[in-house]
Amino acid sequence: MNAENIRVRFAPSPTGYLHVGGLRTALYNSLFARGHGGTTVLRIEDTDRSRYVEGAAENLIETLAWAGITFDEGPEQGGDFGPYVQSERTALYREHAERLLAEGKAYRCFCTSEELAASRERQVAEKKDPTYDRRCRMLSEEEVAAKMKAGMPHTVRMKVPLVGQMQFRDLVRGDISVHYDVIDDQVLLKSDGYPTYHLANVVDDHHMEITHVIRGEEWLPSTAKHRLLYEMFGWDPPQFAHLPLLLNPDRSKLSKRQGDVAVEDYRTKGYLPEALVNFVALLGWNPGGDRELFTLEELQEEFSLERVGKAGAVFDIEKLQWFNTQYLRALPPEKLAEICEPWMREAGFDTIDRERTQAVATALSSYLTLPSDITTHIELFTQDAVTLDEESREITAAPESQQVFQRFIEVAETQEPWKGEEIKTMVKTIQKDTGVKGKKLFMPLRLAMTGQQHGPDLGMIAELLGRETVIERIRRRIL
RNA sequence: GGCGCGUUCGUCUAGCGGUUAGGACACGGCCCUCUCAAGGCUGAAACACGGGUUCGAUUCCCGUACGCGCUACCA
Repeated sequence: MNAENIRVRFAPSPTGYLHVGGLRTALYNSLFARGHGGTTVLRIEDTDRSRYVEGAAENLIETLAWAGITFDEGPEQGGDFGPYVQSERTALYREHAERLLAEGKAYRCFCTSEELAASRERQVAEKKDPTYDRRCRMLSEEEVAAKMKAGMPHTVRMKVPLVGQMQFRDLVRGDISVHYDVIDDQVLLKSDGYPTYHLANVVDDHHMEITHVIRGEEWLPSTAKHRLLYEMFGWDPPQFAHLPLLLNPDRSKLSKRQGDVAVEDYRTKGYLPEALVNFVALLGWNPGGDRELFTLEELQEEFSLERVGKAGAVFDIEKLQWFNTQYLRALPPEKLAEICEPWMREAGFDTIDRERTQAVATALSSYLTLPSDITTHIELFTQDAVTLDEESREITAAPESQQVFQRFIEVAETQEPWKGEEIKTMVKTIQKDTGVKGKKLFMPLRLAMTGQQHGPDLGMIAELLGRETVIERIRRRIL
């Protein structure tokens, strides 16, 4: 294969949100193509008018871009193979259906959806395989002409051979073969004039000169039909690579109802795109070795279809959370603050002071899995006054605690500078002065300052709270 | 039901005939530390089953079981 000419496509249908499985498919396509200097194409498959959702395509593109995935050709940027929206290519599909019809490789079917559904029900009831009985395949030319003249709505079905089998090599799964006798005469053109996925994807992939079709495993069984279509048209088929499915914890195909499946859901929850992408990249593929943290660029460098696994992978949110924690922690203070800001403000923290905002976000960073987690810790810096529960009051009332408080106020007044490290050193001198140390030294101070037994480094807290507040809060605990 | 595909710790996975079966998440312990979190170290935890092939199978082949997918005028 000529690496220069690799062309892949991501072909979602605009039915709403971007599924995380779709994100991974788009990602793998992109990694594969970009890693080989190829071209990525985005094609919108909107041939099912009943499922069309307004604005979904734009949302898909925007969400993909958020994740760092962009395309070389597509509805927004155009390209030499457009249009890139299938509903704008219906003439092309019709033309190709006509061609098959003319060559006797397809036929018009006048069965209605109702008839077909009833037939299917009957077959199931009789415990027979529900397959189309091909009655319209036997229609004579005269009968077809008569029905056409009568204006009967109809579909176009492909004539699948009655015997034989289709064999092909999948880049992920190796040799696959499917017997024709289990393949229905697939509808190619619906009665509303729109093509089905099967016709449209083959026609488009050919005309858009797609070299590699990388898609989910749910397409594996119908790949035989697609290959047959290429044969009927006399075209060279692209290479196929079918990706293992993403699974729910119970190992069924990843779906709503068992958690979030929309990339948008993770985005609004505050997951970082780098974390989601890194996580999803490793679901079904890995570069070998022990490394797990990869940037998009590194993934591109490492990715290969040969290392894509065959078995489905459970989407484990705890692992995703770990990735997010890693990326969050690696963020520089400015970036961290920027990301946490909305939640800090929501929790009542004034973010006007940028430096202070950064310092607070940094101080709390080791507690965060998601930026939104900051809301449960920021009370430390938003509360006006400290209230203590019974147990805490007892601790601060202890003679040793009182001794520490007294001394603290004395030295804190003149402590310079009022900085985390220096404040800790100052506390150490209080240890010397009072003889109180360890937990008995720090815990009362922490309680007096924050009202809580646990939290970030005490020196840092004292610095961020400010000398006045600290002294005032400690003075208040002196009996 | 039919067809297709799959099966290494609970989960993501490494392994491509000979390994004490490795790593990561989660879980337990220890260390660090004023505490919690983070971090470091460490522990428990897997080759679905049965036949072959082979001197030797987690690895190759065949069955079985189980799982998933497809079986639409949806993609």
